[in-house]
Amino acid sequence: MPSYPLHQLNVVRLRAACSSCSVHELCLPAGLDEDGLAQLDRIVSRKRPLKRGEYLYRAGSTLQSLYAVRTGFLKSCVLHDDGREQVAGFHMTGEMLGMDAIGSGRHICDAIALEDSDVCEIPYNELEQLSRKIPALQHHFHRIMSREITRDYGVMLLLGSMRAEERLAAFLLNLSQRFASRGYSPTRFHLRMTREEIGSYLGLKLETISRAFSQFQSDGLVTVRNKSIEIEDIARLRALISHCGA
Amino acid sequence: MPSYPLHQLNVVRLRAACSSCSVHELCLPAGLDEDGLAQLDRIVSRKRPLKRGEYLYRAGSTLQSLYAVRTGFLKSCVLHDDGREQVAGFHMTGEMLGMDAIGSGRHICDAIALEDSDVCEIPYNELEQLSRKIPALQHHFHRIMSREITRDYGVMLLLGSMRAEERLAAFLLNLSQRFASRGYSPTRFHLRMTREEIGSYLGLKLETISRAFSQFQSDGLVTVRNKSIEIEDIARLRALISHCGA
DNA sequence: CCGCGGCGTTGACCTATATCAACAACGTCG
DNA sequence: CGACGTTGTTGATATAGGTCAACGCCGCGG
Repeated sequence: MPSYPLHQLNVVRLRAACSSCSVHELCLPAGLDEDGLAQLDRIVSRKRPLKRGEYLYRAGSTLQSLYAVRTGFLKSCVLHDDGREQVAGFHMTGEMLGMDAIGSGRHICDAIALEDSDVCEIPYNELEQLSRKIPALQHHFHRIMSREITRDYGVMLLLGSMRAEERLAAFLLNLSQRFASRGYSPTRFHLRMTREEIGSYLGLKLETISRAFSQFQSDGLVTVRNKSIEIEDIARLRALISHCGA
Repeated sequence: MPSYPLHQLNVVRLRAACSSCSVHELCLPAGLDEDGLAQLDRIVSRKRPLKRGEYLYRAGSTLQSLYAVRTGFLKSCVLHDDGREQVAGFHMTGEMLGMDAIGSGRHICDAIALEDSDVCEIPYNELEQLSRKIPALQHHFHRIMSREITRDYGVMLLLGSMRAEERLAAFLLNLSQRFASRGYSPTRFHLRMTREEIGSYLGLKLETISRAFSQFQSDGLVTVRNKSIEIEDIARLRALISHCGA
């Protein structure tokens, strides 16, 4: 690799990590010109890589930065007073974390690496400053926050009105689509999370997840072997979701 | 009332509507100085009052503006492909709606008045422009979006891991707190929505809501008479939520 | 005044999912 | 290599909440 100064290196890597940003529009740099990229790059830094199981931040800690996943896979966990906890989301390459903390200045959930991961760190104050100077950045940041809201609405719908198999189907299709938009196979992928974590996210118990997987397998919808998933009939998987309620 | 020019009138009314903004920090003008207020006021307009049942916007319509409730009560409904719909939130005085539409440029839910309501309209493009000039406005707007995200996480936790009575208790306590922060009684209030709408929001059927209310009543937690609620034992209502899971 | 439609309550019954329990597969570490 | 802890599967049973149905209340329009 040619010897760029560090900040340019960051941009190059960001772009690599977000190579399909123009498609899924999750990463901040999307739509910035050269100059904007350089300015953003000046405030972005790379964080020490996280080992599987390590925390990126904890509920209650003060907001310093937002984070973008460069490589790896993370989860966010909301904690309830009485000790219950629930997975609120899974985060893959190019996705941003930490926006829940802007409202109160403190993170309201834990962010934990599900595999060795690499994230970039964007100091929040500097992002606000910079986005005042670069309308495209400002707009894109708003879009990212808004998309988090629409995603949440989708999860609420799922939790509030879908049955177990529909939820799991929706979950698999969502992963499939996110992998696809990053250039990976939409039909064969590896789950980074346990059945329990899937269950927590979907408002179900791990046994229910396990049974639903078995059911899908015997229906010929997917092939499941531990954490590797192969979607065999994506159309029927989709049909599972839409038909059921009506 | 003295004869202000219209835009000043708007600000005066906004402030009145948001008189406790410094507490609940939902309304946009919070924290702005005189000059900022005047500038914000220039882009804010008053929308024709909505009759009960009227739409503020519909899913699929393009984003023009965000809205702040001046008086009244609204709900947001997410729509699922197959016709299922779910209430995603209730909005009262001082709260903002429409931020779900920023990501895609289109609203993803219907917003419907549950009683005659009055909203102000904030053209989104102008808000972006203005918030580049007024850091306090920018920051506050980010906080508002972030708070929507944290609210959603709370609902996800509720839908994913609470039992019926816990959900209803959490709902009542949430309403109580929101009324209180607006200067109304935290213990006596009027529900603007039907049992079915509460159920939809909480991922339960209307019969379950009805039964839970009856149960609360016979336990001496609340007095329910149609849509008027009186909370008799707020401490036990709170205890209901935290103890159950552990 | 009466009848009708929307809303709410209550009961009886049903079912999806939780719970409990046993065991199998896998990875890790001695 | 073997033992152990973690994760996943499967079965039997329990239960919270859904479904269906009847009925009461209330406001509205004729």
